[in-house]
Amino acid sequence: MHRFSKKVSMTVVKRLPKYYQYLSDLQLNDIEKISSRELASLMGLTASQIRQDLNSFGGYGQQGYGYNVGELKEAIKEILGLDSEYNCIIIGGGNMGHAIANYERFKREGVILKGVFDVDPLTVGTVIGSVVVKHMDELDEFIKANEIDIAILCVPREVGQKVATQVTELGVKGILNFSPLDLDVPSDVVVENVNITDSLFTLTYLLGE
Amino acid sequence: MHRFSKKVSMTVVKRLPKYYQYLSDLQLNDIEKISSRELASLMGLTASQIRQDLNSFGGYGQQGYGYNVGELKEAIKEILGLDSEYNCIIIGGGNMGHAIANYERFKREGVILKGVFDVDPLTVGTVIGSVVVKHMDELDEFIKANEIDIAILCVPREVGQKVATQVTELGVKGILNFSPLDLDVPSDVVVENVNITDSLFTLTYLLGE
DNA sequence: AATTAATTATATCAATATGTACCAATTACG
DNA sequence: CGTAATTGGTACATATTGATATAATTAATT
Repeated sequence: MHRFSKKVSMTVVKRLPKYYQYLSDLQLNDIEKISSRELASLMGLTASQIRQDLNSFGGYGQQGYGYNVGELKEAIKEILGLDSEYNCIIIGGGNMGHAIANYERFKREGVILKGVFDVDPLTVGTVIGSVVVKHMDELDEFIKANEIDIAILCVPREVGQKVATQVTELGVKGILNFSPLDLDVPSDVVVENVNITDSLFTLTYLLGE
Repeated sequence: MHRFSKKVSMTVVKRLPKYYQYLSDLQLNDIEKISSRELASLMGLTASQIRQDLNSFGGYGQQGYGYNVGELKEAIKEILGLDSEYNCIIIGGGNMGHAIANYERFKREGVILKGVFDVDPLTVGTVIGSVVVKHMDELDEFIKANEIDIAILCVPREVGQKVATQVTELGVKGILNFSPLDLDVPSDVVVENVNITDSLFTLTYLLGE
């Protein structure tokens, strides 16, 4: 849980991963400190906005100095909850599920793939992302036994809601949803949608402007 | 190009694909008309907002009647530029590229997959989404010969910028970018980012709230 | 045909939310 | 010790959303 009380808007939250990415890169390049102005020019934001964003979580900067890259990165990492570990499962072992399972970055940041599930007999039993794909029939038992925090849904639209209901009833509290539909879940469950079709349509819109 | 002159904000544009999705669903269920209030309750928005959103493109509703589902859907389809066809290529034939290539929805909405490119000799020559994967060496020639509008980037971070520069120099005007980095492109090129890692981090943030 | 109820278009206003500019206070550093 | 740099907070500006009022239009009812 977070230690700060001030309510932070979703707009700011959505920028945090980007800060984290840029700060990680800076650290890899052995940059020790950075000013809001420099970071702004790097990220294409205004310095003012960066100071406001960061300051809504606490005073990580120092007047006359700027921000210490390492410290700020660690702070944001903690804000993003990446100082904890998460057990996750992927539901749907098609190409999308496959792609996600092989994202090295997930494991590196503490999101551990515990299982992959599918209904297709040809997929069940194969190895994806170092785990053996199990049949959906085993899902209930598995979630109960493994304290799964996050379910990554890579299933067709038709079954998305059904699967979402199933996993939330078993106690999963977070869903990363690649299925192109809006999920209806209990209020204590958080969903983050990755809607590729919507992104494509935004692109075709912009192409016509 | 659009026939309306009023400037529409990105916030509204990002909601258009969602309207399109819901209206398509309604049409499939043979619903002929819908009021802003009904649509609002369906989509989790306010009726006021829906009327304002739609009205920024023109008066598609009828007083005393509501909106005709079919007509409104077609109107939004046109606004999104989905009345034209687009030639696209996928760069990177890994699992992500594979997943996108098999999205039936893309073709159905007029985004035609013309080619898939990769550098891996094991991938080159295989068939993905009904096209034979070509080597990146053939990219320049292919883009010139096939009037490619959209490039879908599914390549590792390290080569993302290089590939983006390459395709924009060859005249590609739209990029759907799955590589986890911010691309630097000419101002007449539009980029839509799908950053899965960022989405995951937003989720872990929300889990800690 | 006239009346009534429902509903949107349009405009306007109020309330939030978000982004930017400014400046005092603080720090780094020569 | 003085100067330049930089943050953090405040105040201001802009953007977005939500609510409301009125006129116009449609559909249903009498």
